Amino acid sequence: MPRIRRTTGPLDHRAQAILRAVIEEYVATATPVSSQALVERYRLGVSSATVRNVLAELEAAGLLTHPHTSAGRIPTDAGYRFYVETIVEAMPLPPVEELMIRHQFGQVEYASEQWFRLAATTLAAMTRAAGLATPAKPRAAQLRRIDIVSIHDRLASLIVVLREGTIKQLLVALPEPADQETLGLVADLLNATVVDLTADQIERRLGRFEANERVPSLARRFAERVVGLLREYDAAVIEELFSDGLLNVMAAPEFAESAKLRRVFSVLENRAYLAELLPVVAAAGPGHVRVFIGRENPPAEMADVSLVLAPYGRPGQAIGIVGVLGPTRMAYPQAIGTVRFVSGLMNELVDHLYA
Amino acid sequence: MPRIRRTTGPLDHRAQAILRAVIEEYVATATPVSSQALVERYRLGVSSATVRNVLAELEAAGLLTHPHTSAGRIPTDAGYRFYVETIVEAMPLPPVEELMIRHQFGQVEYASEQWFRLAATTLAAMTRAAGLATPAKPRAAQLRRIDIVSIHDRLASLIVVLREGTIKQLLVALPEPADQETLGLVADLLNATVVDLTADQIERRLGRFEANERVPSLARRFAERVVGLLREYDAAVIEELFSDGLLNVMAAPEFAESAKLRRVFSVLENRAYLAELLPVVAAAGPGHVRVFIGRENPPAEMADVSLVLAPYGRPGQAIGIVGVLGPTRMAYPQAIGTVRFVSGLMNELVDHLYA
DNA sequence: GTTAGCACTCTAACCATGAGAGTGCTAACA
DNA sequence: TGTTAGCACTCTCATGGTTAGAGTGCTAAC
Repeated sequence: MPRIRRTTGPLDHRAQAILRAVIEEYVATATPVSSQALVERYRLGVSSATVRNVLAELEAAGLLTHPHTSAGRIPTDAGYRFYVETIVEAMPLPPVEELMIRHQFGQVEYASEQWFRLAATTLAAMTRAAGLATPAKPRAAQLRRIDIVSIHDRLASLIVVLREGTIKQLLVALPEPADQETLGLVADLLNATVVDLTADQIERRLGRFEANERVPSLARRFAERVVGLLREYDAAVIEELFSDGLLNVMAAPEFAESAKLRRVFSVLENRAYLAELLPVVAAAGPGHVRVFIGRENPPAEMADVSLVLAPYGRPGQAIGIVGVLGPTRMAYPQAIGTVRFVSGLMNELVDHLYA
Repeated sequence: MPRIRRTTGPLDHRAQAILRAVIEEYVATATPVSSQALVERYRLGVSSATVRNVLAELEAAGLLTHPHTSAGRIPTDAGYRFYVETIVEAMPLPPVEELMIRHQFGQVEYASEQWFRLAATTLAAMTRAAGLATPAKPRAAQLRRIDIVSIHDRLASLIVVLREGTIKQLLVALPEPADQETLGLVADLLNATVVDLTADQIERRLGRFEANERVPSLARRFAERVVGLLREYDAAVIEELFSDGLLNVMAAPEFAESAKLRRVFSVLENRAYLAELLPVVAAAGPGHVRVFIGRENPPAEMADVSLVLAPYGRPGQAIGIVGVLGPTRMAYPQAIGTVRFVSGLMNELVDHLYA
């Protein structure tokens, strides 16, 4: 009688090979994997009966399950976890692909918003899952420059440029008519006073403004708007989330009933969970890919999906996230390799900005 | 034997009342409507047998169908069309709702991008379908002002403000190091030369630049980028599409199998169809709501959904679209009323910009 | 420790059945 | 001539029984 050799501790080489085979077969076919199928398609060198014994061990160890008696095995979340951590390495992108992606990033002509879109699109295309990307957001926004453009005599556009080149814009109604020249003077005054400061620092200067009667009220009005803008920017953990390839996820057979799909989308729509994950992922440091598998994600809505995420940017200064979202039945080595490459690429771009 | 009274021409009052009842019942319940259910829930003043005769007529006229013999009736696309055009009026929003929405728009402090988001969100919330909004885009962008901000000595952020306050940004690598002061001079030079022009007009001036040796090469470089930006902006029919409430659509029972859902999303993702629709909707003029029902939409992917769209903006100057996308089984009077109101609101906002 | 063989279990597909829903038609009625 | 009660008819849907097949777990032999 075959004995369960261990329930904890490392599995022997053969058990790992079989677990790997089950997972890769299941990822490819989306149907439970039988012992028969394994001996047919993988060079395991043993009979299906032996494979069955090993499968029983893996199941006892919690790495596989059964939908029912006469079905093959499917991996559990723990199975995928073991697979990702112990069995396989990230699979680097083929050099041709890397070159192609670099080329595409070169094409977008430094329009920074486009980078995030392209990152999401690239991740989606390479992994056949959904690609995600957030801009690298500094902890506390630093003002680089403001500009005020007259729209008409009662309305002006306030443009705020942050240190890394991010732009925020606001329309400001003018209490009394003012032409472009006046507005230009206000902008010059503010640029001379508040540039390179954070919201808090600007507010402190504003105190001095109050005392100084020579500063026109218009400047004060604009300065207040600038502070408001910066504060709002600072408050959002994830300022924006670019995603692409949600259609890929919709195509997965595990999401044939749209109810499951809806739950996943609802998590993405409110973003709270991603915001929660950001510090966790950021803590790992640039280039380090984190994988969150199925029920490892606390929100029940994410029970059927996995996230493969990596931070990019400058620790302490500005951090963003790129990654993919797909069914737990995901080609992890490829996903991890792709996310690693793209996060590296985004790192280079950020370095370029801060150089 | 009940005779089919007519296959074309207006239906009599009773037939219209019954068609209306069928549609409203079906919109509410999403299940085929039986003659029994109609006499129970609507004061038709006739028996179910009479209703059945009328239902048969309506079916012969192509306004209703049968999924199968022993099922109730469901409206056809033509049925909805007749309902929308002849039977019902748009249902205006309750004044309380209007007030609430106006209040929300007041809250967003004139950050124009937020308006489109809010428009989409409002439409989604009021109609329980997906809300759509595109910015009002002028036919040919007119430059209002440019600004150049140094990021570091080899990199600058080029900011282009268009006539209506729209902002475009691009990072420009500098051939040789330049400080903010130099960049400011370049910006001043360009602002003095090319402001209030379109891409074509700027290009003509550029010709003169070439001849004039005193214009520094840096200015020429930036001017070229500005032209490129404007051209790109002009080329896109729909520059951006804001949507919200896609989850509402996913929740509809007709999209229980995610395959249908996927087809719809794929149309939204590539936007080609919406771009095609834009001139059609715009032709109707501001305030005029257009309805596209199911298979009236040429793309096969849209067979199960309807679009309720209205243009806003200034004809000839800048046109955008707002609207909703939902299952053909949609509460059209409410949707049309809501879209009409929101497009009116967006009109006011645009007027404010161009005042 | 491995494997052939086999009994066992469970699913999925198929079919037949019956209840119920809703129609279309007929014939009677106002 | 339009309306309605009544009823036969049709089709779906749920139920249950049967069967083939897939895949396992176990046993006994190697």
